[in-house]
Amino acid sequence: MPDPIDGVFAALADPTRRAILARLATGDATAGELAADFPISAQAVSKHLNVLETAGLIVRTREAQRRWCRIVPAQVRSVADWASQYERLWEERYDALDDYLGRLQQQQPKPQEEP
Amino acid sequence: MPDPIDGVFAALADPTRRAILARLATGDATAGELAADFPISAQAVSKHLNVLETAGLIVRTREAQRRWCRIVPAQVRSVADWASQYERLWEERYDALDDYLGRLQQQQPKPQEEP
DNA sequence: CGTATTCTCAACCTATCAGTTTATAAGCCA
DNA sequence: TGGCTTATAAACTGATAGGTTGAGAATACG
Repeated sequence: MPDPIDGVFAALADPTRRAILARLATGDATAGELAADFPISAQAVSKHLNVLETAGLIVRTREAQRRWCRIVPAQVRSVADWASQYERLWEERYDALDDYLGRLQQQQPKPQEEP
Repeated sequence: MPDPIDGVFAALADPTRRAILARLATGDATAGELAADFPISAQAVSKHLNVLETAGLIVRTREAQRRWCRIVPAQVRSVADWASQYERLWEERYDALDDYLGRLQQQQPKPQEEP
């Protein structure tokens, strides 16, 4: 039973799919409208839509020959929810610590102290 | 010039790598310590660490034979930042709208009205 | 009916990925 | 020095991803 977030992150790893999502955030669109925005074939876009739908990031409905695509806010939110697990890491004094460690990257192997 | 967020999402698509990150969120660890937590070879874990490092999600430093791994909060935060672009979608009345549309998924193809 | 429009399915190609096993590098210690 | 520990590199394998082309399904319209 694979974690559904696997598919969400995998879907978002492709820039075309993120662009499709960004477009859908401004309103529903048909597969054809979306395909027109990209320099790849309509079939390739259709496959991207399949990936997004399987990940739960969009839903598709039929209207005559057209397929309307709609973003699923709840699933986009699951990414924010995942990231929020780590929120404490970049809050408060962690900002400064992170900057410091970033600069010292390849030296000073001393492990970090626990908060 | 690929968007660096590509690599971040791709790295997070693997459950082993997310587990490694979760472990590192509790404190630094060596490659060996991390490898002990998973039912795959140490070499496979090392490759996962390469992916995480290339994505900028961790940094590695040397100490004698050991390699310490440390999470990079700023890069984890980039995921939260990406998701926050869509925050308005799941706020306020959008929650209710989303639920409604979810239930009606395969019918009523009428496109959504713009907010 | 026949045709045009819209979209997906199927087959194929190449590249990349996650894992393995084998071999090697780097540093401690006796 | 030689051996032990820790970790990576390299080469291989099977599976999956993203793209293509070609064909076909579904629906509107003349």
